[in-house]
Amino acid sequence: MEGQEPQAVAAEQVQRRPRVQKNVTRTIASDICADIFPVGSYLPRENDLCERYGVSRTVIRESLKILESKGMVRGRSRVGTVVCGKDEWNILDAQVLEWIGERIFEFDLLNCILEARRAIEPVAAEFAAERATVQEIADLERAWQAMRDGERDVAGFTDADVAFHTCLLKASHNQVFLQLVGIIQAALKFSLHASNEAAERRDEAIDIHRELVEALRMRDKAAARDCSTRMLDLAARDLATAVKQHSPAKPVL
Amino acid sequence: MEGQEPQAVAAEQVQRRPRVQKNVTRTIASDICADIFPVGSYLPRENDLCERYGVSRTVIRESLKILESKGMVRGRSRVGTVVCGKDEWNILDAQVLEWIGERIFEFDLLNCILEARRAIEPVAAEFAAERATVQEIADLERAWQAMRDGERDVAGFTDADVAFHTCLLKASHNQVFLQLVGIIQAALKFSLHASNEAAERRDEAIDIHRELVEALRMRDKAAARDCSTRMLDLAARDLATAVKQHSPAKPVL
DNA sequence: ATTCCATGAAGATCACCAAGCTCACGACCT
DNA sequence: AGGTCGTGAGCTTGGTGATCTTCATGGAAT
Repeated sequence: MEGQEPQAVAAEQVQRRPRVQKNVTRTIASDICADIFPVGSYLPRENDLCERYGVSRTVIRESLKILESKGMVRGRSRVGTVVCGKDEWNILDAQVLEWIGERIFEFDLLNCILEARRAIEPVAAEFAAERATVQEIADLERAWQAMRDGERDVAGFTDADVAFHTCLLKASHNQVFLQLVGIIQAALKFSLHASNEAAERRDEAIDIHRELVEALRMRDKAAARDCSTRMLDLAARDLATAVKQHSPAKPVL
Repeated sequence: MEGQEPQAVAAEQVQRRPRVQKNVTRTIASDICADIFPVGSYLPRENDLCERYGVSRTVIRESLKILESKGMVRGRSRVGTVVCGKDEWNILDAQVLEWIGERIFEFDLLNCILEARRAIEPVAAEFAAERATVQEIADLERAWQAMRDGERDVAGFTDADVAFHTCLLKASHNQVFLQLVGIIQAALKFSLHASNEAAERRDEAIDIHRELVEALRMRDKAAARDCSTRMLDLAARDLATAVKQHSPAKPVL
């Protein structure tokens, strides 16, 4: 069925907006992540990049500026643009994480993220227990319901889980914690979908999430912290299976 | 037709060198932080910004792209560029923190940073106790020596303190923790210089830092965590005095 | 070995076209 | 008659391409 809307333009449903800029930036970033432009090497001249991606030099330059602002490349005046080491990248930036995508497994990042979550989320849960508004607790409840209802849909479950943890960080009323939602999203996205077969774990996770909501309602800091910790124990198990599945051949440093 | 005479517009002192781009970006960012372009408002058209800052539209556009990539503004196609809410800014980005500068006191950020540091740094210290290389411990020792020797110079002391904590996060061998060096730098920069009068506190801080180095040498996780916690207690006191000094009139949200 | 210069690539500007969001104006329907 | 809705003009950003300027760099000349 070809949707023929009378007034609108016809046969143009793919790219309503010519998002050339975003596309080019993402493409270059992906190419860098894919080691097409290896760390430490200079990438082609701007004019060559124009041809390679079929866009004007302005677009290329703006893309490079964006990548540079995220620490992925460093423009050296009249010399070229060099790819920075991965330890210089702003890996807390949501866009960077998006560009890395599945290659996050090659970054040894998920373990670091889990460690960071263990340090942060229990504390955030404590803060949430004493600071969350009733509205925020209601939002958490809704996110939990979405997790429970979307139990069979992996993507929906992950989204709901991300929403839950985002709400939790919001409820901690700490701007720094809130900024870390990006890495948590990445961690959940790439840890969860591997453990979709273990349904009983999901049930367990759902129970713990509900317990956390209850703890926040009771303003019970200790219980909230405990729930968060147990949540992360589950996440650790999921991560272990995900890593095992995703890297059949372990590349050595 | 406007001849690019050397004097040009005197609105700003940015008008020379190939550093035009960085200067313009920083200037716009500062103007946003200074509420010259309030949150939620549209900033002037790109052509007007060209005149205001005395540069071409290309430079303006690249600057806006950078600011957009850091969540400070959002470009709406063919409509304008709107300033995002401060909670959307990538406040973990070192550049953003630099642009905010002293106005960090108006962001209610320092308290959040301290809370985050309390969650993270003790854990990072534990990791460092079991993961730090001898080289990294030596770097920490040198940073500590710089703190001790630069005792009288406030700027030097702060720099050394920042270097110390940076080394500590590096020694934790956790990429996520390492990314947080930016906020710690900001916190130290704007908390310490206010308490320079309290010399005895600095002595105390220097002692604790040395103790931490010793704990790492002994691979004593508990001691390392304890040192880090006490360090943050001192930081909390410094922050309290800094805030008191720096905000005579408390601005409400 | 030092100095100088040709080279080439990024930095920056300008002029222009494309496309779509706004808004006001006018026609049409109730 | 009045309100709603289509429509088009105009404005603003998105994108292109040509052009000029500025210097890092490396090789040639001294």
